[in-house]
Amino acid sequence: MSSSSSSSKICFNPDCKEAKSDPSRKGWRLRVGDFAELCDRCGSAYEEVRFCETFHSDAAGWRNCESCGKKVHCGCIASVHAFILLDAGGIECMACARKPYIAASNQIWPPSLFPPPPLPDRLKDLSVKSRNQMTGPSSVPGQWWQATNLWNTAHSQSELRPRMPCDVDRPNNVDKLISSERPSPSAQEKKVKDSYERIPSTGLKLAALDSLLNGNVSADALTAFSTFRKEERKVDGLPDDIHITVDDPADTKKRVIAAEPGLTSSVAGMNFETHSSSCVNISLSSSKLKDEPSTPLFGLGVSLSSPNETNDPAKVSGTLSQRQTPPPPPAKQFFANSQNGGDSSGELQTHIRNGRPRGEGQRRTHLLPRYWPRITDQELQQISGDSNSVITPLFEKMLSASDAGRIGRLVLPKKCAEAYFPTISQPEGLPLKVQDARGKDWVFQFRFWPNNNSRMYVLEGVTPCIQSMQLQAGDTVTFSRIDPEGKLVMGFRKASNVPSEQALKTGNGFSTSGENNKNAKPSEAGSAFPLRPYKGGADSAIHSSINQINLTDPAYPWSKFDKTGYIQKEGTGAKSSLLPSKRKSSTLGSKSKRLRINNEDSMELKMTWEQTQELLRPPPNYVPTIVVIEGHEFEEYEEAPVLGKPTIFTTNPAGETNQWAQCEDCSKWRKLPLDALLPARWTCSGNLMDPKRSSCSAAQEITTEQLEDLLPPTGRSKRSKTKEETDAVEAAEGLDTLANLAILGEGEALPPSAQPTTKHPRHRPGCTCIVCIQPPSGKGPKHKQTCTCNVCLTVKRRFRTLMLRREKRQSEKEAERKKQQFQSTEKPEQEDELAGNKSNGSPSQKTAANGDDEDPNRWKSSCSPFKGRIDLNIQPEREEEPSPVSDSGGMMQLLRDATEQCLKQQRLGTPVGNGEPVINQVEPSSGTGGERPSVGPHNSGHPDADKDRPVSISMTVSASTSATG
DNA sequence: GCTGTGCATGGTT
DNA sequence: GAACCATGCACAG
Repeated sequence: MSSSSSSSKICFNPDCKEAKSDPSRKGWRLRVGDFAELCDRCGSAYEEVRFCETFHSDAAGWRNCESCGKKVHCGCIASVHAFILLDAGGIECMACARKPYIAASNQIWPPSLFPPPPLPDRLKDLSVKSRNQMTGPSSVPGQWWQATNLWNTAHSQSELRPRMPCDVDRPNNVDKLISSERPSPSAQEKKVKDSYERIPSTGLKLAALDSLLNGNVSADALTAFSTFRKEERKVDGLPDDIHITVDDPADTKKRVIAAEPGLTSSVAGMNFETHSSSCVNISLSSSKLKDEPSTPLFGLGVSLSSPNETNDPAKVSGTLSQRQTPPPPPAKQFFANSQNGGDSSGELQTHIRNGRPRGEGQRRTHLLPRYWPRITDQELQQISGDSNSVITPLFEKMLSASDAGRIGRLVLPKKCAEAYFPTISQPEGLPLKVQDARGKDWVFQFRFWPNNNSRMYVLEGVTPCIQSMQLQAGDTVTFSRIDPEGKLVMGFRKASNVPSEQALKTGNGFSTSGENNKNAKPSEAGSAFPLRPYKGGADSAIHSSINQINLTDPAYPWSKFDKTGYIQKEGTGAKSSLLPSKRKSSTLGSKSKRLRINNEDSMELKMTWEQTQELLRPPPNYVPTIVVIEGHEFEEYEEAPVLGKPTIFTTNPAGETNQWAQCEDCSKWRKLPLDALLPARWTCSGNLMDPKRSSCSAAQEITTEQLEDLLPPTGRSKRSKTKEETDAVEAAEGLDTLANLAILGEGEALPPSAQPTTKHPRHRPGCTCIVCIQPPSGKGPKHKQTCTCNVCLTVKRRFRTLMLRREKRQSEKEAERKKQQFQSTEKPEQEDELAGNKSNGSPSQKTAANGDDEDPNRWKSSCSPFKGRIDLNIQPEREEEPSPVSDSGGMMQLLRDATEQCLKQQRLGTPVGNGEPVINQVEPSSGTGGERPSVGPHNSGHPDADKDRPVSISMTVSASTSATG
């Protein structure tokens, strides 16, 4: 055996310039088969297992022996014999390894996580056996166990060469692997499966595996393993530094498998193609010969799956060397290999590796590709920090809205849960300690509930963690296991941080995107590298959503936005009960509170987008950032906007525009600067602009009649007659409703409870919210502002028609009102009495009044800005019937809200002005003063920009106002 | 009225 | 067509 180092007189250790001894001292085995020839000093250091300590103590890859704590270098070829990798992760120095085996070392899940599951006897036996074999006195360089050692070590040898995998799995995994038990494979999985079945040496493969299953290290198995390892390296262009010698492949008893570098494997008659061998990726682990599909060559280290195929918590931790050089993550590796390999074998390998990179990989094969961990080096580094911890990526999941929502339940992919999380037999599950990327421990409840004939696994209580990581829907959480602690680690990847292709290339030298696309369906690829469905982070997400959310839709009441900016679509309780559900319609029946309430028109928050925007106030002291989304400008605030006090804008004959706000206490109207943005509650004391009128005792600047006259026509409202009519008209408010109308047909009144869409049960046809407009799986066009489809055209046309009609009606009413005002000389008391008589004398009106307001007469008598005979004659209830001359929701809303305001004032005993009628201001629905999502069109909060549109103080709270007013 | 829980539904894969 | 899973929703507290 010629030694490559023998030709030199110098010690083979590059850090040593000494002349090698004579005879030279043999060190580690070289890849060419020789041994490194060292000088006395280096040779001595090597023999004393202090070579690494002596020559590269500063190098990376040092680990502590799990047994004695001794530092052991795991990162160079000189140290490959100095330690063994433990099943449960971590390493053990040879001194400890030679000690009697302690089965407990196989424990994967530390007590801190779960009770240590019992190791199957068979596995224990095998483990002990294999360990004993390994640690036998005959351990010398060249022992078969060192194959594992070396390979495992190779994982840590990133500075020397690409990490070598060591795929270990349980024998019964082999059963599953070979059997047809494999579940319906994905596209990739199918390839793998097909490839398995193409294995030419199936017989040998099976024999080898069978031998392994029987606990014997058969020649076949080892040969297959040997060959595979060799072939694998070749394919992957790796140094041929692992060789396994099988003296006689036919002799199952006499082979010597040597992981010694330089011992060339010679396997006669065994022509394993790499792809074929992939599935026979048998490695000799410290616990047992395991079969396992190949680990990515650049990938993860040893791991042992549980004897329980599906969800045995005894799954043994794999190891992944901490990467000194940016190694590709499994997924990258997967794709990288596919790219590099260029052939089916390479692709197969990568599939396998990605699918079953480790012990977990066997089960991972069953995972959808979208759950395959695509953890990047940075993420690994983020998780592992500076420690020597070994990270084993398990799976990842893109957070859904539900996951990221306030419910705090993270739905776990079933197979992932069963594969990587402990077995739970009770729905209550187990508390699961998970460490986040910052090292903070969280305890989640890992549980399930029955779902059909299956289970649905969830992690409960994740909200704090998710919020702490500032994750939202579209972001991805990754689950990894950190060894040797065996901790579960939850990393994350912000959707906005999806690494670019270039970045990925930079990170591992390979591009993932291409293969990602190649191997994953579009949706899967999208899942793997999701684009946040909302542009520009949380705030802009809200912006975008708001822009498209139809705020007439109660599915997005204000309360759906929590302080963190999440869209809380998971409406529960009363709010969520506001709408019928088509989904549940078949089962709800009379039980459906949601349906019943809706049908009774009891409460529904209906606001148009513009109306809502009127109420939005930028958060104080924040300068917005203007973003343009689909042609719309939005103000982005880092803080959520607040719901401000509605105001009205008037234009006097001179063309001067003023803003008016009503004091919460005295209900007097005060003139404000045009750009004044008021908080939800505003009183005269806040009238800083006009100190004379900064007190409720100060008189109103102008009479309410005058103010009324200054109002634009659309700024006036009327009362609805009945709730049904009200809703019918109010339903016509807004583009959303118009869209509904357009869909339903011209002239067809939208029922108060339009049929929800099947796509989004709480939304209705025409709903333009981000959910409803999003076609499934990214298919289909979206309706843009410039869309000219029939629906959009109809919507626009009807909107124009409605507005014209409204203005016309308003003009007519305006004339009538002025006429009536001119004739009005009666006192409020008389009006009240008359109004009561009138009302009493008109059953229909009485009914209407009672139905819509608890006491409309009071409104008429004391609150109406149109006093005297106005109330008696104009019969606003009638006018609000959806007739050609009636007004629609906005007007009605003004009156309704005015009613509420008046009643409020009456309850408080507050005189209404100085006997002057007032225009009552809308009171935002109760509890609306809190934070609001930071959303708003560019013109929101800028009155000037809205002068030409209706005074949107008509926040429509149809039935709630009626019910409570 | 709100929140949490458990389950059901139905769209997607 | 089956399984998965996102999310709706009833109900209890």
